[in-house]
Amino acid sequence: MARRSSAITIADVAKHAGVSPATVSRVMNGRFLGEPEVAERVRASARELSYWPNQRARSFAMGQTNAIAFLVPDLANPSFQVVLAGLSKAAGDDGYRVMVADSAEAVEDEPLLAAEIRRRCDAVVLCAPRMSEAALVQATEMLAPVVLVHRFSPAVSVPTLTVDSRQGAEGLARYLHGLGHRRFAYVAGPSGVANENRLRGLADFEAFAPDAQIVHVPGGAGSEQGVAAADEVLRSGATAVLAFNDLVAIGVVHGLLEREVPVPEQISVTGFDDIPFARYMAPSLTTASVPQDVLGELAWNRMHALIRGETPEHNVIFQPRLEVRRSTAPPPA
Amino acid sequence: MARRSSAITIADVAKHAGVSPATVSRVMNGRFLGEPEVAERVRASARELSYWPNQRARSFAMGQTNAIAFLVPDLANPSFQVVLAGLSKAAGDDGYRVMVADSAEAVEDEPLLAAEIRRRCDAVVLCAPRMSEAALVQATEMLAPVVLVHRFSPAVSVPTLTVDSRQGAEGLARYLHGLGHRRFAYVAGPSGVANENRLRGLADFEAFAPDAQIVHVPGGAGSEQGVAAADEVLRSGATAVLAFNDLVAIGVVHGLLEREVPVPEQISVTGFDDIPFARYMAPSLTTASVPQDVLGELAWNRMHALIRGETPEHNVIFQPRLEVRRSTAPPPA
DNA sequence: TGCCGAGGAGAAAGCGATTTCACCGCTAGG
DNA sequence: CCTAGCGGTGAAATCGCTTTCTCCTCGGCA
Repeated sequence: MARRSSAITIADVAKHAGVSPATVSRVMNGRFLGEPEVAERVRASARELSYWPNQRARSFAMGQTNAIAFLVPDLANPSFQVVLAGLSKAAGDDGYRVMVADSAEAVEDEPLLAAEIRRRCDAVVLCAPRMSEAALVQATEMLAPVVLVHRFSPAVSVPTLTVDSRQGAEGLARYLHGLGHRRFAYVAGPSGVANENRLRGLADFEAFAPDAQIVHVPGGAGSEQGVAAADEVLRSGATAVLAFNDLVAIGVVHGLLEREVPVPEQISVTGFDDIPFARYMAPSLTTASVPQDVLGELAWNRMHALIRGETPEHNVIFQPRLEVRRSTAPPPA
Repeated sequence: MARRSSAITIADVAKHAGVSPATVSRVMNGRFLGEPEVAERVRASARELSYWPNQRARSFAMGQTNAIAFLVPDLANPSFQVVLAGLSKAAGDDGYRVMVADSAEAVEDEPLLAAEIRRRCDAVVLCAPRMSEAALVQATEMLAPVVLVHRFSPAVSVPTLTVDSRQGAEGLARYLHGLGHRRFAYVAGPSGVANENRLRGLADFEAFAPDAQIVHVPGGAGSEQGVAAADEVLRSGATAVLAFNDLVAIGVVHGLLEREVPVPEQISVTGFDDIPFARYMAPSLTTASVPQDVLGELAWNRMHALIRGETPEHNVIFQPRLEVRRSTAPPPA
């Protein structure tokens, strides 16, 4: 029977070059140690027949795909996108590709989704800031090798890249306090470790500055929620707003300006993350800067070590850098 | 000899359930037509042994991976990210995953990169706005099935999703002309079809409005270049700026505001794309709105049809919608 | 009762690489 | 001169699943 597919196989090349498939395989993978002349003949045949090894067959035979998965709650979120860009670039330099999966914020589906995509790849970079501890423990076991991004848990022992949101939030608050602000509004994010850590940072700050008051305003993770929070921010009487992240901050600023409340003259606003737009909006946004692309890159470093069977370096906790821009100023007299 | 890998295979399940591997395969894939009781027994065994089919083996046996590639010049560009999000979501709903590759604007590497990633996937969505015609023709032949995004070429006959930049640019210019502007600056993008089409649109506009003058200012694709163009924009004496895209527009606005030139009172600025931030910046950006997520979704529709061997619907050319916001106003008196 | 057709299930042949192991010829050492 | 060792090469097993093809059984009809 004729071959099902019409593609050139290693056997065709072997026949054409007058060698065995084993030799072709060795030449194609740079593991050939014999006569250079033989290798050249094989390469010539491959070129002539435009032979490209079938990746599916290779993956099968070698038991690995040279691809990793990247699972995020929301691919539309710029900070995850930057992580993805860094990850993809770093992995690409080592011949690995990144397959993406977006859980669309459906936290309960994440373990299944992760398991599914893991079966197609050699490993997974898990960005699951809101997954429950229990699910996380189970997931990291099933999914190994795993690298965790934007999520830390003492219960798991996989490489972890996180941001010290606690310190970041505290730093932002202290900075505002230093400008003279005493009444703050915190526009919260969705429940999860990120939000909790910011709250811890604010608690640290309150301990440090007993004269400060922080009003908590419900928010979310996107700019729409920031806009929606503007009214309550105004009602709070705060002179400084700490937003969950840059997206929310952008929404808050937008909402305030729409209501003709000047920023920062009347109310100062800070974000978190330092997404690319933060510096370009008007007023440019004071924020806690996190190098998300580096985070993606380091995630790959850790992953690559794991895949090679090495023990990767320690977890890293990024210290956000206070990036002072124009959205903050002393409170109105 | 003991099995190399310790994972449960279809044979284990077959033995456990007292049936043949063929039956297990049929049950797992919903192609089993025999006794429901047998199917249930197989499912029970699979559950008990926590059996998951080896995807590499499946891909190999079936000759397909259920994954598609998405090649972009720059994963950090928000408009591509939105396309990716839409594509990934739509494909995911049909059980397909998206593998990303970023050419990092290295146009000459794109054909090779595309070929490499194509071998790992069943198809590729190619976003190559700057690839040469010749390379494009060759690439689309080698890569089939292919869907082209943000790139049209009469020389290829693959499904294509594009934006009518020409009409979009003309619409923006006419709108500004209607506001009373007569002297325009166009901050150009990187050479490529996108830029060329905007130029055509501006030429259409000039034919329509002979009293208008357009000064061309070199730019780029990112906000930095927009900022950098601000001085030359000022020097041009233009009262209205058409920027290559939103990113550039954001940079231009930022640059102008930094130089204390009020937007839109002194100079109006427009973008192109309507990225999520356009509505939140201050002033909010007047732009030609393109539903990039829908574009990604439709790209998947076309691709899915292609994969199933159907003939997909016609190419679509999105007509950008003029989105009037606050960055534009009549010229100063 | 006998035969035929249909349908359920298994045996086995791929899929296309990698990789182990065996073989062969040559060289060097006893 | 014989043999042990080694480098170069090929034969063949292997990876785990899908799918075809065959076989067997059972029911219906003459």
